Amino acid sequence: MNMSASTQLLKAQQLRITDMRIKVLDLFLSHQEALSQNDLENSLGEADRITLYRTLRTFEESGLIHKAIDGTDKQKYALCKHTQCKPNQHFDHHAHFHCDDCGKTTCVEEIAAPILSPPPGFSISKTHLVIHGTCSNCQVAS
Amino acid sequence: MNMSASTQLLKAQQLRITDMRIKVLDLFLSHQEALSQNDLENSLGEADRITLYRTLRTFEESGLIHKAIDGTDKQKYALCKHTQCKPNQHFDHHAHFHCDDCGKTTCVEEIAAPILSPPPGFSISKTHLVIHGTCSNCQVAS
DNA sequence: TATTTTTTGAAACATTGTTGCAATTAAAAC
DNA sequence: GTTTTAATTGCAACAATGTTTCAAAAAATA
Ligand SMILES: [Mn+2]
Ligand SMILES: [Mn+2]
Ligand SMILES: [Zn+2]
Ligand SMILES: [Zn+2]
Repeated sequence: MNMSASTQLLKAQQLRITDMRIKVLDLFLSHQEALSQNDLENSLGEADRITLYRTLRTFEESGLIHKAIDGTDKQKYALCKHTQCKPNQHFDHHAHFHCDDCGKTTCVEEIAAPILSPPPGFSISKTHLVIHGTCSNCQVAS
Repeated sequence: MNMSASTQLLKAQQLRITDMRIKVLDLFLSHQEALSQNDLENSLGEADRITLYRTLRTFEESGLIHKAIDGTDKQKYALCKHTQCKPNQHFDHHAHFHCDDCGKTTCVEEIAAPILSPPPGFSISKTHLVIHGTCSNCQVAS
């Protein structure tokens, strides 16, 4: 029995194998950039919006995907590349690049979010580094 | 004739002085933390939602306020403290702190967003530094 | 005060977030 | 392989937010 990559990932997180989860995970596996709920809906066709919403929440809680914060009003998600990511404990500390031109958001593994000393009285749980600009794709095209 | 601070700011940006604009600007002037559209609606009472939306857009374009990116799905705005901020050209490079506890987002002028060299083929227009954690207010309370 | 130009408010529509609940399905037990 | 159990789905329903259009109202200017 030939287990696909997505099935394996779901198994590893002890998540039930369902059509929606496989499809969504396949989409993440086959895309370089972070995907919004809308991106996914378009690719999925007639899938249920609410189920997709819950799938994303489940994946994020499981440590399969993480939010790619890019300063837009749309939530985007990308695959966690670190297998250490566990339920409600992510280890993705890389920057996210958002192209002002094409609107795509990508993980930049080479650039890490800075580690900061908190101002007095504050404590820091996580930092996000968001970069805006033009991606290499759009650079050529302009 | 006694011009209020908000009136002066509007004048300086060559914006028409209207009730909504004065009220909204007054709210920003009297609040330390970044405000969401919802925060403002609550404070304004019976104000028109659409007008508020457009007021915020106008203020941002004028350089009066800037988005306080905090990784939540809600857009928040804060007053630009740098008078250099011009229409569609902001000079706010500070970090934003988001408290996981109370949900408030504040500008951290003391911490600057890092200046990065772009990956090959990319160009950078702006970087945002988002810090999550617990604010001094919530720290004591816990 | 009259004229011009901008802003407002209402309607209308789209997108996204979120819960409750019954029907369906996956995994586990037999 | 069938039955049981437990999780997931799909739908209805609602809230919040984003966004445009257009006529009425208001602000700046003459
Ligand atoms: Mn990422
Ligand atoms: Mn700020
Ligand atoms: Zn691009
Ligand atoms: Zn707090």
